[in-house]
Amino acid sequence: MDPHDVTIKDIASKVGISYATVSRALNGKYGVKADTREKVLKAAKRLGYRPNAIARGLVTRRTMTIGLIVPDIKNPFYPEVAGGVEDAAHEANYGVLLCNSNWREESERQYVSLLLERRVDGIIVAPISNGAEFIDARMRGRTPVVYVSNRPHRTESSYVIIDNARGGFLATRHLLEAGYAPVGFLGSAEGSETGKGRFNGYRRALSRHGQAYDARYVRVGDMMQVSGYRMFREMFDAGDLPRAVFVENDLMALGCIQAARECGLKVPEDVAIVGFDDIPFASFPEVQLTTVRQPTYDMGRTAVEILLESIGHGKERVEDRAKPRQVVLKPQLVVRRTT
Amino acid sequence: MDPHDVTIKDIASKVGISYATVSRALNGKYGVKADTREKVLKAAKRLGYRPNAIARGLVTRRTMTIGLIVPDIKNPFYPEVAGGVEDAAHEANYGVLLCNSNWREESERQYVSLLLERRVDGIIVAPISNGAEFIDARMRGRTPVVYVSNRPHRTESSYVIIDNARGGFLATRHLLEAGYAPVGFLGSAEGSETGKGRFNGYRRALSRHGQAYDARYVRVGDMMQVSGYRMFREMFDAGDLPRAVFVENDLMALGCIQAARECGLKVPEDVAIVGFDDIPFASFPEVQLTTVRQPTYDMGRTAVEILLESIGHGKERVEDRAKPRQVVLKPQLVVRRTT
DNA sequence: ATGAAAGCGCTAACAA
DNA sequence: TTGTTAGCGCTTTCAT
Repeated sequence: MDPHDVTIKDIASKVGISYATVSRALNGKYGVKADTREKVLKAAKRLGYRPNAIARGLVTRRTMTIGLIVPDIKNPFYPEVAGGVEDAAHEANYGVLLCNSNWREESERQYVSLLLERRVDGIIVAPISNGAEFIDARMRGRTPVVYVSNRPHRTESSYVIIDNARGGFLATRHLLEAGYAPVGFLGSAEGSETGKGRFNGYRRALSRHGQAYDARYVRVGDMMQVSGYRMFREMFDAGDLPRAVFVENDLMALGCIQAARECGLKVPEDVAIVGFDDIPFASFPEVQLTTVRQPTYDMGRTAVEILLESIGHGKERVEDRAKPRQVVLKPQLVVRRTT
Repeated sequence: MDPHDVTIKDIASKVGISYATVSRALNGKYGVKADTREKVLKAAKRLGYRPNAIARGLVTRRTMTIGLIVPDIKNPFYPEVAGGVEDAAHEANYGVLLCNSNWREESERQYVSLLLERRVDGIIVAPISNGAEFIDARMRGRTPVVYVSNRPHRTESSYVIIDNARGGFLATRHLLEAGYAPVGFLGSAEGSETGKGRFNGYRRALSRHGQAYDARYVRVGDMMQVSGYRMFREMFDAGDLPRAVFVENDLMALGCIQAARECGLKVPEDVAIVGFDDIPFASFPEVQLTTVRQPTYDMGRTAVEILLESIGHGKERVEDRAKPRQVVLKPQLVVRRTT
């Protein structure tokens, strides 16, 4: 018989007991004779029994699965976060449903629905932008969310992020103190708190150092490598290239390095560059990108911890569950050779 | 009322009809008065109804979800494959459950169980090694599998891989023809077909060019960057460093470049390096790694196509479903500046 | 066009 | 210690 079709009823009739007892035996519940349990276990094994998580989820209302939505699995930053999430979830016996929204709000929305329909026990999302506020609305009540790395502008939900303004400040100040000026900013198009925060830090550092803000030195892209490349070239071609650029993420910074090279510019001799994230590749010898480090793996782990708290095993009523926790971690400047 | 608790029964009583009709209306089935359908849809929306995929899956025996197991989400090769899988799955209205086994066979096994218990409609797996043969055994019958990028030694299941021996041959021949000799091989420890294939290609090229095989120039690691770094240093420290190395994947090749640099060696002047995969960073200007390209994204897409064929909507009996398809794609040598 | 009812595989009272 | 039974939310005959 096909293993998929083996149910506890088959085991029950095989052993000659009721299927309720089989269920108990399989789940290690009290009140089953050791002898019976053994017989059940043996029969289950022989028949190739495989519990049906679907059926179980229907009655227990718990699926032991959490969803994780990231905007770009190809950006090494997110696999790093995902690693933390997976490890922590695994330790707690949860499976992880990883979804990649590809920077499309539409996809993000669809994935939220998908996960909700699959009745995951909770969702961790690295949201694209403020559009994500709709997530909060949908969650009202049952399924806990925790945002990671980015968050909607106003939210009552839990989140684990870093102090982006601080990060932007550190990066820009470093550039300025090293004597690079003017300093430009290459970020993502509107919306994301992440971008806003880093931009604000940038502006604050500027004014602290008596530097005028100049819109010519600011461009927006889409967080992908080619975008960094294009923005840089655009500036260069327009004759607006500043002495240094602070770039919203490492991937775009890498794009800038690429562009700089093609423009015949040396880094940092002609143009200094600092990124954000500290993806593994940033420390590669031939790259040595100065950047702002985020504690990626730990952010993932922490997000899971908080999520599990809010799932609160067995706490039916919302009031009984843990209050949202909002964690803001410290970014860290890592100076290497592009500045 | 909490949106999660709204069921078709609630809609039914709201509209004043039976819940069977609600189900029909919601699923766009025939035999529902347009007027009724409209009322149902409106009520569903107002109540914030959200179908319970768990319950539906229990009766339909289809979850519209496929599982994808990869060995290392941090290796940019796999997100690339995952991208193809996700896009194709999405287009067919399937969700993807992405799992990362972290190069641990134990995890791989657990994830297979997890996915099977969740009753995914099919599984795509980039297996770690031959241990994966157990997957075949479990699949006997119901849940279709397709292997991608690597496969168990003998399998009846579908797979989408490249001709690894050919890839290894191309890489090594290129090195030899460029006058680099002796050529070493840095691979992964036993087991994987991928490694064996590439190694065989390496040996074939060696003998074609009248080069003796020398075990001193061959090392095994674990497919991660540090591993490449260590193997290289080890060879160097032991005085066994060949004139060139063919490395089983780009990540380890990157590790080699790192090590070479630390050993005061210039690439390719002192030691030439060729990798495998052509991950995005390989083409970065400061890296320019010569490598063997795999059609990652397309492999992912193709795997989904094949999987969906074998899932074969509505074909209950195994015999009615598509036969396994085994696809072997061509690798492509990309010559850059490390050779 | 709609309703009634069975049942998917399982857990969890409640009985015995 | 074990059995009986009632659902979980939904789809799908089979009636009407």
